[in-house]
Amino acid sequence: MDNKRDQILRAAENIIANEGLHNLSMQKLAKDAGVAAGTIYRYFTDKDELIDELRRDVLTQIADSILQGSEIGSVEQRFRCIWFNIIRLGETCTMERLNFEQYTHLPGANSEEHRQFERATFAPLHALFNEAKAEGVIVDLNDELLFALALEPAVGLCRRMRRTGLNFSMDELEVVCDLSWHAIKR
Amino acid sequence: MDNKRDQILRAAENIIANEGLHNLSMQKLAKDAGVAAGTIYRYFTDKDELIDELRRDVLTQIADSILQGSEIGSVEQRFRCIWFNIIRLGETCTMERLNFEQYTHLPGANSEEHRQFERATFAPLHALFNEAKAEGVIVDLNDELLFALALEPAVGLCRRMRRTGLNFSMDELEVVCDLSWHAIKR
DNA sequence: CGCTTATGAATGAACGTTCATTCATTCTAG
DNA sequence: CTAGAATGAATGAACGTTCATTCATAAGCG
Repeated sequence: MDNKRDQILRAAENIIANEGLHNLSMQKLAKDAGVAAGTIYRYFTDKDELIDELRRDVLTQIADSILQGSEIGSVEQRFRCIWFNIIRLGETCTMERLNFEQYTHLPGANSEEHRQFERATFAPLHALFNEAKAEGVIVDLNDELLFALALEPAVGLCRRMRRTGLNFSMDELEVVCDLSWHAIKR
Repeated sequence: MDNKRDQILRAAENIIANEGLHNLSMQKLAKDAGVAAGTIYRYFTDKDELIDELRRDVLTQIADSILQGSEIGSVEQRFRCIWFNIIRLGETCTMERLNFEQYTHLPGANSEEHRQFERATFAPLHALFNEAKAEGVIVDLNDELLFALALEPAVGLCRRMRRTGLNFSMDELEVVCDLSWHAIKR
């Protein structure tokens, strides 16, 4: 019965998304997950480890969603796919799932160990940037700067959509995606 | 003695910046601020209101820092000033002050009431965008999209500098600022 | 097959601690 | 002397965690 563990993780994700980390108590979590308080400790050694596992779990979900479908086409097509995947994270934001910014504020998300896990999870993105640089399609800057220039706008809009609940029109988004791409295009 | 109130806010900011919101207890806060636990309740009705006040206080600090010196020069010069002010927030990030991303995750930061306060606080930035659009210097998009395209890269780099502790060279930053500006330049 | 025994997942009451908040008391400035 | 500011011990609720107990299922055996 490994789905107990998953029930617990999903319930924890839900509570943090809706009420914040400071409202995640083990008894509430147990109640929401439909298990007894003690059961949680069969699957996680303590609250810290549970949050640790949740962090990894959520990052994997987010990365899958962002990289989905970005394996085919020209580098520009693949870039646009990722750009709109990020936007989609803001549009389809439910109250049941943690989003990227909430995730980055889980304790431990800034540890060297976790950043390494992050780098590995987003390896396909780095591969795309390297390919594009090798082809001479985009400017030769390091990946952090490229991400900041071209994808951070999408992240920012995603964040704003979630915060304000306001959506942007497809036309507007197309324009911004275009300008984002041209910002790093050689 | 209104500096008692400020002592308390500064100590709260410090604790949240260093140990996170979930480690902010009223007794620890009292000890760190150098007052008795009961004294806090002379200045704030309860913990929620204290965090409310802290949120406003920190936003004002951040806005002052970001807008500092951006009143003079051409729209491009003023834009560059703001862009590097944001970067400076990442570089001079101390452990004693809350940064922008930590601030956005204080409970209540997404309330309609607070977003209105935010808009008012950043009014000079909206004025700058409007002036630039009126002059025809930048593309005619709404402020959210302009911010996402041109300033979100700076915010992203600021965030990364704080998370990883890594700084970028002035040359690199100049290049990225330039490309950010050109992304919205007509 | 039926009966007994062993297993370990699941439980939730109970534990000691820490929490936010209160208030009778003490201090202090005018 | 007095009024308001400051105190910090006291309070009960809520916290993370533990553990004796329960119970459905599996294993062992004649």
